[in-house]
Amino acid sequence: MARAAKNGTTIAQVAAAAGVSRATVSRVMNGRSTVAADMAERVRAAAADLQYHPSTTARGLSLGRTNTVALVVPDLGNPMFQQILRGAVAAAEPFGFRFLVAETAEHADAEAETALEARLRCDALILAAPRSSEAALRELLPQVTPAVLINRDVPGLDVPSVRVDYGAGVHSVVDHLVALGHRDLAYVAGPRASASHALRARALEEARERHSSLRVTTVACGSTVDDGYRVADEVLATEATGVVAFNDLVAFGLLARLNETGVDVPGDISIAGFDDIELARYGTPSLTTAAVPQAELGGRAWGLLHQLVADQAATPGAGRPAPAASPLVMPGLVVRSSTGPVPPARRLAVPSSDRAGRVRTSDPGVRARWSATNDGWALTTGEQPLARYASGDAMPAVHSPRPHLHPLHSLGGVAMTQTTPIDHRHHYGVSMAVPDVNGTTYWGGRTFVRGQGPTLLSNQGRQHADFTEALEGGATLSSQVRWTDERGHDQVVEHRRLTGLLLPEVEAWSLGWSSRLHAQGSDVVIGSPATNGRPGAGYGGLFWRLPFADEATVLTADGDSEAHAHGSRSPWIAVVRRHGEAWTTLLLVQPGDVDPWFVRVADYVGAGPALAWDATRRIAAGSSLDVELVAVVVDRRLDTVDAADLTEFAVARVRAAGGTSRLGPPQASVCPPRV
Amino acid sequence: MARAAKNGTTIAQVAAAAGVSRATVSRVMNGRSTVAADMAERVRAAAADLQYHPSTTARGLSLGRTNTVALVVPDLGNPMFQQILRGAVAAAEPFGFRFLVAETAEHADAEAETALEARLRCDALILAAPRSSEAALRELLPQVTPAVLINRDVPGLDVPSVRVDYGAGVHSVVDHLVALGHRDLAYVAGPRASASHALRARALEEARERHSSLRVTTVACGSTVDDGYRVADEVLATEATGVVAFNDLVAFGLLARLNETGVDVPGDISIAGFDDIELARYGTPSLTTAAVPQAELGGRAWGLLHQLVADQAATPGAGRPAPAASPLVMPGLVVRSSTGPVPPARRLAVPSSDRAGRVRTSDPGVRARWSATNDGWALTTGEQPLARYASGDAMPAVHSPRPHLHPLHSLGGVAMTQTTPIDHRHHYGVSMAVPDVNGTTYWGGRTFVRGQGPTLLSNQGRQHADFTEALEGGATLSSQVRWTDERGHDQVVEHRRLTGLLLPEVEAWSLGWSSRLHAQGSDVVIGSPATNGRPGAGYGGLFWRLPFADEATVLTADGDSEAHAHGSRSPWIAVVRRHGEAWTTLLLVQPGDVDPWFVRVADYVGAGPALAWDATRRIAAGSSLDVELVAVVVDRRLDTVDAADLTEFAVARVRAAGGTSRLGPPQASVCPPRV
DNA sequence: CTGTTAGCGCTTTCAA
DNA sequence: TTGAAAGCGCTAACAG
Repeated sequence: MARAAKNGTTIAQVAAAAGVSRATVSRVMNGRSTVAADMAERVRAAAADLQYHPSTTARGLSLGRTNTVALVVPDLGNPMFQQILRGAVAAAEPFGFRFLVAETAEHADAEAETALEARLRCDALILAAPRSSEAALRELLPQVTPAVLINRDVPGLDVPSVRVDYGAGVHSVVDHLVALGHRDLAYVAGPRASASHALRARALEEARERHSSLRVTTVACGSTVDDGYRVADEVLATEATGVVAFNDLVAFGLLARLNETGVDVPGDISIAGFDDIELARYGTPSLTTAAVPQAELGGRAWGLLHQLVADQAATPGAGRPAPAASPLVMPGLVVRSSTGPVPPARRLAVPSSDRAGRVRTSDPGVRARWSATNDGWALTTGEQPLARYASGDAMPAVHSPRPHLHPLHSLGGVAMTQTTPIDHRHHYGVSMAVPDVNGTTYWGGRTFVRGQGPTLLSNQGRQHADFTEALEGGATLSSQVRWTDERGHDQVVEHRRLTGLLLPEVEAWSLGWSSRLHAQGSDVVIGSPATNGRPGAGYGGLFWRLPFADEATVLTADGDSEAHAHGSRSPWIAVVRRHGEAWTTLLLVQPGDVDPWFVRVADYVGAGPALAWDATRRIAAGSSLDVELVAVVVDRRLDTVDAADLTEFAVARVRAAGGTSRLGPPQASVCPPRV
Repeated sequence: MARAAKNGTTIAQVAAAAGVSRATVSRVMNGRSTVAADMAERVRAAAADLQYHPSTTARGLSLGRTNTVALVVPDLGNPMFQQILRGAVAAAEPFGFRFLVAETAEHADAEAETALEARLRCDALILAAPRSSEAALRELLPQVTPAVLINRDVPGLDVPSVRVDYGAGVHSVVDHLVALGHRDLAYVAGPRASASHALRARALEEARERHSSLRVTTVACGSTVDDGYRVADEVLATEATGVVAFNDLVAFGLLARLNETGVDVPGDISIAGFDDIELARYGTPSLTTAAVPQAELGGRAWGLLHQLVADQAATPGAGRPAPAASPLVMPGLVVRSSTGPVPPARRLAVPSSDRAGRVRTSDPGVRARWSATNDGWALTTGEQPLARYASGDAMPAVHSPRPHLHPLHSLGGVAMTQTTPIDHRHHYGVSMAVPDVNGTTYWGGRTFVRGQGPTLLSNQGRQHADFTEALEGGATLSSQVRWTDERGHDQVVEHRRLTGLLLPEVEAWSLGWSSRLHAQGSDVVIGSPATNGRPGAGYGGLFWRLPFADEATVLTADGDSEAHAHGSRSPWIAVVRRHGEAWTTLLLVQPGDVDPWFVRVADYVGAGPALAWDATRRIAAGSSLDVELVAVVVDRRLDTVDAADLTEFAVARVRAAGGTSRLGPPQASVCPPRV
């Protein structure tokens, strides 16, 4: 006779205590309604009293089912399977089913054995066996029914399966990359034996056939972060501009290495992953990926299994239940920041027809005008957007939130501004950025402070666009901007006017920016890193950040080159840029007193007049400082003579249009307040 | 009677088929040796024939144990618990035990119920219940023995537990940060109710008491990546320079946000996590963390449980087994790249006694000499290291691997070089870095190529230090450096001499660098971004990258400031830097023909003579080009006059010491080859 | 060494 | 509506 002195209370004890039969106790415990109320109550009391808990094992034996299902996965360390487990556990929970987990881990050959063993303890099995051979599965599966496969399909056997359409995922990723101009791709491959790797590889083969110009190089890799990290150099060596990684882990490994080595993703190379693991959103940069709803996969597997178990219970012994329909799960492409346009150097020539449809500035009656949009103001001419004026409220505090113009385009549609670029994340299109106003920075990022060096964190101010309105039929945007320091105290109130003007005579458009900075309660002293100990770093004031181009030069009245321009007091500077065959020029003019220009074209492209080039600038309490700039954007290459000519013309036109007129004729920088 | 027509073969069938009793079959199946060999064989055959698999349920019922243990965790999505599961599953596998998982998920209140239910299906329970109240646990635990707790301790009950010494972990992290100079810390807190959060909070309290000058601000957060991402701005607002994150996930969220906003980790702020999840190594930057061996935690829990189960089986019904010893698990600090010295701006004054113990250069007989080390060559004087010369073989290909000097220190111990800084990862101390040699780059990173713009990937060359030897008793290091292009073809063979020399008279030391670049098979044309369309970007040649300082200026014979120095042909330039109260100067001299200086102190600090400032430079096949530089490192502030004086003195001394003598007196840059 | 048999604790049929 | 009892499939004590 069996001994097993389990410690639990048995049904017999409860029956005895309640003075009823074991069957009655059983009925009560299972909620059968056929028991007299008082008796049921007695039973329940006894059970509670004795802390009776029915033995699941005995029930299982008697019932022939355990309400447990097994999940067999190759590797519990893989987030993919973790998610599947999570999804399955959550889905099964409401039905009172528990999960038994088994890992085949290293023993790929023992996969079948493990599955079999696990299945024996349970009512059913969910099996993820990416590396088992089809033959092995074909032998195993009949022994473990009911079972559901994950990401495998064994033709002929009607074992339901939950499968991801990796092919479709690959196609969506490839199409995305192709749309961004990529023609040279690398596939960073999963484990050789992996079935889902095979699916991806095949899809890439198809994609290559669909896109005639596509080149795809395969780099053998694996499925872990480590693998991705290790093959990064090899991936770079393929000279691909776009990478399809086997999964997000591999993509993360790649990213880690590329970040370490300073490769710009996606500037130099675009990376896309697979799966959309939780951390994908939080990569640096955030990862574009074909999202596989992994937890849902687990949930679906449970769903199929549950149906199977139910069917079987309903028609015991009867022929096989109708195989559950198992539609493929479609991965959804999630575009984040790790993919971007193919680098200019690798871009193919764009047919000139793409440049069609632009507004002819010579059309009579066409004007540029400001209008409100959901998220700011837009300067448009006809249908064509020229610039957007954003409040900057959404900027992170460390970037010194401020209103700015971005994007801003030439009439030919070329981007003339850049925002939060990798090299200086706190550059935002065109803005009034000043690194030191009584110790507060309106520049963002680290600032050079005397006696402290480059400093972050402490002193970011904020410019609030208190109210903004379009004047003169939209020709001018008037904005009151309040500058508050890190404690929220007002420092400066600025009256700003932005005038957009078409210059059909010269096939250009022009922006007038005029600001009056009014010192509130107390004196305002404007400084710069240069005035704080780092000569040459005299930046601060109106600052215009441009995107990189194939080539960039700067012209001034004093001479050409960055070295000449930087610090010069030329009335104008021209940043001339080439993009493939096309050219644009940004002409910046200081119509009034000329402050030294801060100019960079070597490390990045940006320029603006410096308020505190080598000395601080004081605005006495109650008085104000005027800043004026006229910019002209032209879709051609200007030379020194052109630029000088255009300068005069543009200033006159902008002034006539009211762009700088409010401030009257050129005057001393510091002037008495006017209400 | 029960019906349950289970589909499996029963022991009775096997017994019948084999013509033996059920007991015999049982014996055979359980490997009892007391069965006659032939009979056993018959049984096995019958079993195999009938595909007989013993019912685990029935065995379980009979044996009173199921060889299954339950693991109850709050959240299967948490990598921590995933690892614990993994560890436990792996540890239990050899014993034939399987794991049943249950998640308490949202229902924190149903934690007890879930645990109880799960326990009923198993022999034992591992419980992770970080948020259950102690009272609840006290009531639950006696009902679920044998059980093991994870990261909880219920005094009075002798339930074994596996616990991490989070306190010790916090202390090691804090000590690490304090050693780096941090005094302002932020603790990014875990979930309020979490027990392990409480432990960390208490330890931080203690740490604050241990370190009198320490300030710790707590930022309420949570335990997920999302939580970390969300509180990043708040963390910055605390102005802490060091952050202790509740766990690695939170740290990752922080990192993601800080990277997005361009905050330099660890330059601006140091971040440390907890746990050492797999991805910690692969963060950007890689994460410093108090490593908790999570999988091992699971393994240990299994170990304790196993012991308990065994004990119980051994002495059934006997009094409680001796509670298993459960030593705390110590987290090990893993220092990676997310923590670093406190930013200079926030550094406290260093007592001047720290500067003691330096070599007195006026000591007679003290010389600087080169000697081989495990990983290159070192220039030392007495005990003091002055510079290391590394082969660069380990550099990533995209950085154009090349030999370089780093670190290099002043006699006062101030760092004068920087390697792979965030802004330009391909800067490596002092090296011969040339962005365009017949189209190949020896500069690293993206390069500006005519007609292509800034380009990565395609054309990285490599400089091999073929052989290196110390000459003249160690005064000079002679190195033959072979430049090979991206296809591995030789382009240039360089003979390089590095001479280290103490200048006791002026309390300085000096480095002579002389290179003869010999064009191999064909003409060699050296270009730069400037000659490729980006005027001003004339860099390339000997390049010296310095770390940032509190203040930096550059002096030349032509005038002071970056604008004057950049492009100047002054025979010397001096980079003068302040660090707190101390100053250093790096004086660079071109003793021969003077090439224009490429100088940056505003965006970063770096300088060197430019080989192709505004025109390409050709070395005819078979001829060579000489490059010479003398550097003087002084621990004080030099002015223009000092610098000019020192220039002559140092050049004479270095020349006398053989540093540039091999090349003879100043000569034309391009000269006939000498063998 | 082998067979017989009494349970393990529960459910469900069947008879009352 | 309730109780008695026959299993569910296996193990182990015990007899032979």
